[in-house]
This record gives sequence, structure tokens and C-alpha cells, in this order.
Amino acid sequence: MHRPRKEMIAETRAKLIAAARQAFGTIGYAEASMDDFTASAGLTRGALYHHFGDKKGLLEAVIAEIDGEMAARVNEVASRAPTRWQHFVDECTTYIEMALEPEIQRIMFRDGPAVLGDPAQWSNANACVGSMTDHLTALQGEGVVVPGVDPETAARLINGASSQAAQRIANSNDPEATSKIVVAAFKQLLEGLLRKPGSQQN
Amino acid sequence: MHRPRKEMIAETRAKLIAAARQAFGTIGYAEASMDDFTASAGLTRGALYHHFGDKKGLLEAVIAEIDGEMAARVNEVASRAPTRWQHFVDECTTYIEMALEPEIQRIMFRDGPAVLGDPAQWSNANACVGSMTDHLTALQGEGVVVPGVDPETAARLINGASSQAAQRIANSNDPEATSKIVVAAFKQLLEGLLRKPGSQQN
DNA sequence: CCTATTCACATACGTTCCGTATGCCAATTG
DNA sequence: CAATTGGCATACGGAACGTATGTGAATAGG
Repeated sequence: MHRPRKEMIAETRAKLIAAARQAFGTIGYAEASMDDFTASAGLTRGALYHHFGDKKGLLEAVIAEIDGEMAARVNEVASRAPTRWQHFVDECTTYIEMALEPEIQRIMFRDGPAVLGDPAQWSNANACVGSMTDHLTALQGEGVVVPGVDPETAARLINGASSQAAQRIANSNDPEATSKIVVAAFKQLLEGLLRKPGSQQN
Repeated sequence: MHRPRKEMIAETRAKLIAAARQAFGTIGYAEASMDDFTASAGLTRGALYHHFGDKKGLLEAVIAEIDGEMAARVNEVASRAPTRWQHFVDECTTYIEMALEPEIQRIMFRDGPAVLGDPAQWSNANACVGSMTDHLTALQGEGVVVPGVDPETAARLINGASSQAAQRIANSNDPEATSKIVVAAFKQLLEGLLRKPGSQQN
């Protein structure tokens, strides 16, 4: 008759995560009142503390969810590229595009690091960088990328540049035009990783 | 006899900024109690609200102070390099070194952006990026750096990579060794900006 | 020199928010 | 059907913030 208990619990968790994600993504983590957004989910802080321990625990869950979505999107978009290098470049530009979205920017690049510390040490949200790292490693094996650079390190640095790129585009008053300029500069930086200078551009 | 009023006021402001800087740089902005750190300066929140409006206003003042110091350090270190390109590279590595300091990392790269938004739009704290932009512009004029990349954009992207580089080093359990790896990868990315001898296009 | 005014800063108060402790009710278990 | 588990709400205490107000010293004016 009544749905099994596990389903109700999962639904409660999902509702809390969704409500928190909405609040964190718009007004920001610090300004989001736990009383408010739990109420908007038809619950109270009691449920929140029961499932996630505290406000930070809920943020972690939100971040894990978004990270999973981002990884899926990156893999899906980049998987249809002719060469592996192109695949990698597409991955990066897709990453920039995602970082343009206010929710992702706010939660993943701003409040997340401020509240939880260095993203590199988040245990549950490294799918994107992991994928980039794998591709760089493969590209090195193929001789496309210079040897001697640590793949994961390069992925992290590129990640930082991507984040800045996205912010620059997002805060521009002409995002369309700015995007071209920023992506061009970004790709130029990536060229530094290529072994042979004579590569075709784009 | 009694010191002029202006001096007392300046001293009060300086004491508040110093106390806030200490608190923000260690326990972080969110955890820093205004009652606590104003008391540690021998004052109360009354003085804070009078001079800075609110907690965010005080953070802005702290950031402006640190930014000035960072710009001075960058200029001083990088000014003794043989070539302009080397000058630029030194500027970047100095930037990374500064970003290794916990106070700078916490205030300038973590809590600052979370509380005040995109650093690129801070009116009072862009000295470092401004200097890097100038050098990139000059390097382009000399034909050392590829044409077609927007200098300020490149400076921002490099800035983002620098921040990630610093965090990676700082959070390593062997900072000494990690530093070599990270700086090597970082310089490799910078190579992407160099105009290569054998390639002519655009 | 004396009064009036300004203003830097402190104090007092109300509100909001967080974390914990406790209570209740439905669903499972035997 | 009784017992127990546990998911979630309610109640309470404390801390932090912002505002409104008070006070005393320094300046200004006559």
C-alpha cells in the first residue's frame, strides 16, 4: 500500500538536495537559510541533520550530484571528436561552457572551495579532472603531448584557467564576442602542451 | 599634546584591518566573529560599522592592503631579470610562491571570491594582473608572444592556473618535490604563448 | 574662554540562524 | 499483535549580526 520505506527516504534526500541546490546556486551557501530551503521542500531542519549531519554535509551531497552531471556531459560531448587531442580540447571547452552556468560557477567554483577547501581534495567530486588526466596520459603515450609534464598537474592547471575563462565570459557585457577572445587565448595556452609546433589550429 | 584626531582615526582603522586580516587569514571569514577580533584590537563592533559599514566592507579593505603588498613584491622580484620574457615568467612564479602563503590563499583566492564575487571586478585589487598584462602587451609588440591573444585575457587565465598551482603545492605532502613538478607543467603551458621560430601564420 | 556641535566609538536590543536534545508516529520485525 | 527501530518534527539555548541609541572628547565659533 504505502510505498516501501526506502523509497520515501530516497525521495526525502532527493528533495533536500534539490532544494539546497536551488538555494545554494542562486543566493549562495552563506545566505541560504536552512529553515527556508528545507521548508520549501516541505520538510524541516530535522530531516537535514538526520541525513546529512550539517549544512556542509548537504553541500557535499549537492556537489557530488553536480560533479556527476558535469562528468556525464563532458564525456558525452567530447566522445565524438576525430582525434584524441581534439577530444581533449573539446573536453576543455565543454568544461568552460559548463562553468558559464551561474549555478555551477557559484557552487563548484566559489562557495564549494570556500566552505570545503581545495577541490583537488574532495573525495567525491573529481570526475572531470580525472577524465582530462586520463586523456593527457594517453596523449603523452602517443607522443602528441610533450613528455615530462605530469598529467594530473596539467589537468589541474588547465582547470584553473578554465574557471577564469568562464568567469571572464560570464561577466562580460558582450559574452558572445568575449567568448571568442577567451577561448582563443585558452587554446593558445593548450598549444604549450603539444610536442610539435606545426599543429593545425582548432 | 593630544595627537591630532586624524591620527587616532587612522590608527583605529589600521588596528581593525590588522585584526581582521589575522582572523580572516587563519580561521577564515565566515568563522571570524566580529566581536572577537574587534575586541582583540581593543575595540568593539561599533568602530567597525562606523568605518567600514559592515563585515564585507572590512574584507574589502583587507584585500586592498594585501593586493598592494603583492604587487610590490612581484614588481620588486621580477625587475631583475635579463629578458622581458624571463621577467614575465618570474612574475608568474613569484605569484605562485605568494599564493602558497596560507593567508593569501585563504583571503585572496578563497573567501574573497566567495564573499565579494569575481576578483576581476574588484575595483581595488588588480595590481598584479595589471602588471602581467602590461608585460604581455609589450612582449607581443616585440614579437616574442604570438599575436592574436588578448593580453589581459591571457593574464587572467594564467592567474587561474597559478592559483591552482599554488594550491597543489601547498596541499602536497612533499611540497619541495611537488613544486618542481608543478612549476615545470606551468612553464610548459606558458610556452604556448611563445611564437615558435619555424611557424609562420596569421 | 566658554558654549555648541560634531563625530568616533561603545552599549543595548531585537532578530536570525545554527546545533542539540528530545519527542512522536509510522513502518518494520518477531 | 507487541516491541522496536528510525525518520523526521519540535523545542530550546547560544552565538552572531545589524541597528538604534548613548556618551564623551575634540573641534568650531563667538
